[in-house]
Amino acid sequence: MPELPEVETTRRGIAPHLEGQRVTEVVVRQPRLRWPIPAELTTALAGQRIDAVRRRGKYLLLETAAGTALLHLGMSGSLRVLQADEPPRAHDHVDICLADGRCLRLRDPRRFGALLWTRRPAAEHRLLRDLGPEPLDQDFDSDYLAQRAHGRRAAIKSFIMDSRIVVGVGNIYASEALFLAGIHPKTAAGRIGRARLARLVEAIRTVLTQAIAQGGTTLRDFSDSDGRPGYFQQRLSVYGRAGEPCRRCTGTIRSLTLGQRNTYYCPRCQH
DNA sequence: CCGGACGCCTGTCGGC
DNA sequence: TGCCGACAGGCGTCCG
Repeated sequence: MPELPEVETTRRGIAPHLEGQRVTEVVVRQPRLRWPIPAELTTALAGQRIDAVRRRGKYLLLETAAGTALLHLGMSGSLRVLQADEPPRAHDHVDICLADGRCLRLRDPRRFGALLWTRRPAAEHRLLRDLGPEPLDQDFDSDYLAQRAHGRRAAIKSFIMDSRIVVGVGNIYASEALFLAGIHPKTAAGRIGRARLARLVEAIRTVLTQAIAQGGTTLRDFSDSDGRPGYFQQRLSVYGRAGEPCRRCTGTIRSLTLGQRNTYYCPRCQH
């Protein structure tokens, strides 16, 4: 479900409620997520003050003096801050309870998400260590992308969805960014010229920035930490629009499968 | 090293 | 109405 804009929307929603708060206890109803929630997290996090809520790619980091909780929402995860005595519903797997009587509640029906603990700097964790640059940071530029794309035969869409190349671009925003850049999703990454890669960098930045401003995209079940949907789905140019008219030309949006994922594009606007 | 396929889960939707 | 397969916003791992 959540790509960078949805994770960032979630982070902005929960951070003001968590930062500076002390954790009283961690209630784990279902430890079997993508990996088991480590027992150490439950004991280590209790009593700690949450100093900061940060994001790295699609990971949320709850930082404390003792260590960092790494939280990933997978395909169907969501977080809410509510009163701790609110009865949990189906798939509400974890409560991180706070001293003010509220809790951060993780819901994740498909359980592709993760909640892990590290005492070391989070950037050194094996899941974060090899991640590429943040797409909205300055070091993600056409020089960088050209260097990484050199000689690569993979389709550009799969390439920009590879978190070692750049983080946070999932299936929706990859299609959207390629439409904005006018690049066909199957084009070999290494065969795209410098000017077009520069366009792609800007397109990724634009799409993600606008999606964050709209509170993310709600296709089925994404909601922010207050339970509200995002609104970027109204602005989607191609994703999920196969058979519908292109908004830029007179053509029709088509779909194809790339790397087992549905991909949407306009055959007239993208080459 | 690279590219592609698999599988982890549950809910929902469309077709018969 | 009910059943059944296809599909869904991610990603680590394995294989050739």
